[in-house]
Amino acid sequence: MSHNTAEINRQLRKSGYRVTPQRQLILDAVCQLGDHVTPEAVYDHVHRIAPTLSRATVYRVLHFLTEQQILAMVHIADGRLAYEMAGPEPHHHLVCRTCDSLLELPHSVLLSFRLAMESQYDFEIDVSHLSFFGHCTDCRSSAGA
Amino acid sequence: MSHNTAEINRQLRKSGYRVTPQRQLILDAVCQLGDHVTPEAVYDHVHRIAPTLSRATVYRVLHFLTEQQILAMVHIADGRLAYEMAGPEPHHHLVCRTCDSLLELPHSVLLSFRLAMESQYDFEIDVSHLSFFGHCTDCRSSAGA
DNA sequence: TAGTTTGTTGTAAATTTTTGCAACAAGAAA
DNA sequence: TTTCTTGTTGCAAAAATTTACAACAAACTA
Repeated sequence: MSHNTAEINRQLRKSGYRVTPQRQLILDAVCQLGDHVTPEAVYDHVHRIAPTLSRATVYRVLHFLTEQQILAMVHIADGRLAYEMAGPEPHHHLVCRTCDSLLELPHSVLLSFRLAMESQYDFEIDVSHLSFFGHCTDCRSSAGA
Repeated sequence: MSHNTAEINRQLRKSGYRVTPQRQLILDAVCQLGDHVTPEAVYDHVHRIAPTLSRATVYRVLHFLTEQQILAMVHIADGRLAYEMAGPEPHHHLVCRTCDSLLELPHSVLLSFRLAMESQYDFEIDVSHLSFFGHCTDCRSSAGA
C-alpha cells in the first residue's frame, strides 16, 4: 500500500473530477488487497469501514479509476475481472486455466512483440496490462498425457 | 458457417457427453454470427428458432463448448466475453479501441512469443484466440499528437 | 422397440453488474 | 463562510450471469 495520494488527487481535480471519500476508500482498498482484487473483495473491505457505500459505487469507481489509468483491469480465470494499481512499470499475467494461479510476467518480455506489431501492422498495442491463459508447469505435468 | 458437425458430434459422444438440439443450434448460431459473438446475440438468434431454449442453456452450452475446445472465448472491450469457432488455424485480432476495427493477425507472429513463454516459464499459452487492444493506423494519425 | 442410466434442460431464484434519477456534496467563486 | 455549479452517490430497478433441482431425453443395452 503506497500510492501517492496527493499526486492522484491533483490529477483528478485538474481533469475536472472530484476527490470523494468513496474514491479514496476504494483506491486504498485495491492498494491494500493486492494484485488481483475483485469488485466483491473491494466491496467487502470498504463496506466494513463505510457501511453505506454501495456496490454500484464500487463498480463505478473501479471503472472510473481504470479510465484514469490509476488502476488497471486484469482478466482472471473464466472471464472474470479484477483490478490492481497501475504502476509506472506495466506487468502482465500468465493465468492457469486449471488451477487459476497467476504468474507475473515482466513488461520487458512484451516489448519486442509490441515493437513487431508496430512496425509490421502500424498498430499500437495498449500494454497497460495483458493476460495470457494457458496451463502452468504443475498442471501440465499432473495432467497425465 | 462450416463446421464438421459429424466430427464434433463424434468427439462429444466419445467423451461421454450428449449431442442435443440445443447444443447444435447454439453451435450453428456462433458459426453463422461470425467473430466475437456475445451470449445475448446467440440467445436472440436461437430463441427465434427455438423459443423455449433458455438463457441459462445458452450460457451453459457456450461454456461447455469452450471447455471442449470447439469454441474459443474471446475478450472484447471492457472485459466482456464473446465466443467464436475454435478453428484448427488459430488467428488473432488487433482490436482498435477507437474505431472498433478488427485486424487479423496470422498465427505465425505469435509462435515465437509462445515458445519464449514455454522455455522461460514452462507455461503453455493457450493460443486458440488472442485479442490485443490498441489503436490502428488511421485512428493514430487522426488523433492529433 | 422398450428399458435403463445419467447427462441436460427449463424454471425460478440467487448473484453479479449496470443504469436512471433525485438528493447530495466537492470545489470554485464571491 | 456562503453560494452555486455540476460531478457523484445511494437507492432501487433492470440487466446479465450463475446455480439448484426436478423433469426430461440422448445414447446404450437387451
